[in-house]
Amino acid sequence: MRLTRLPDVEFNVDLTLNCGQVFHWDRAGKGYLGAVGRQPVYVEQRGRRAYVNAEAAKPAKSYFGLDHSLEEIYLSFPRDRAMIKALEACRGMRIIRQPIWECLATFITSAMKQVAHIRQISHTLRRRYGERLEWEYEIFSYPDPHRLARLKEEDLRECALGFRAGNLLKTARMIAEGKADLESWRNLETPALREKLCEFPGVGEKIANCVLLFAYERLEAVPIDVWIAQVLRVLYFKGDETVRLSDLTAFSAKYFGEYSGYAQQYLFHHARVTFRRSKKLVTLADWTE
DNA sequence: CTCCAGGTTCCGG
DNA sequence: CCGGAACATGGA
Repeated sequence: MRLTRLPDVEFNVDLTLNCGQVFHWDRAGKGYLGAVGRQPVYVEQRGRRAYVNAEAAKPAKSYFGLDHSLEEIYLSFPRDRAMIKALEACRGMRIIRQPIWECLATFITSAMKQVAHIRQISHTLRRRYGERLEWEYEIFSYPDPHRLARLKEEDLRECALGFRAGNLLKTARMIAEGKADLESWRNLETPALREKLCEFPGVGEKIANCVLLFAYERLEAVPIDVWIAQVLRVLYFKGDETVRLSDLTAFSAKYFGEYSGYAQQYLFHHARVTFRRSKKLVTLADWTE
């Protein structure tokens, strides 16, 4: 396979593909195999630089968000002790631009699931209902809405989706029937776009924010899940469990600023790798010692 | 065996 | 508006 070097910008492939924003990349040799839309991709890090198969260079550059200025983003981060630690640990991690449907569908299947399960569901859906892409390796595209819309709920239940099956199916049908058009929403203001996304069954604030951040490139969107809620309460609210989600949302927007989504993702991933075992160990001291 | 996972929705107070 | 419970499944 002929590899091409990606632009000379700060980029950590491992962090970017393993921080819980995307779930279909598999380790292969020294790199990862996956797809950007219907383009099969192999990506590998060698020292500071990253390489991809030549055909994928253009889509990969956009997908991996290599045009985001990490210098500017890092300068916007608050300078508290925890944020500095998270930045040190996650330098080079990029928020990627995922195909919208893929991102929306994947996060609908993510509700109350562990990352390993989300990966498993993504692979099963691709293999059963996606298309085998032309390549020397076996890579499948994510099934498009029209394909899923033709299925029955029980077909999706067989893919271990549980109660999420109905939500994914109804969402796929809304799109297939033209009642919703993800692409045409690209130029909406973020609040209006968030409202649109929340009209899909199984999509609330958190999942809508994931799609805003990971697909619509709204870098200020903050998905608040159980982890980041705990982290924010411990770091900035003295561990007060009674602080509500709406308070955390308001705080994040003000405190983290223009690139809140980036800041949140760095804190999220750092917390997960540091406190994998028990969230209860997340105390202010754990972060600042 | 029990517990819980990158939540959402519906229900009663 | 708010807290609680149901919703499926599988790995720890």
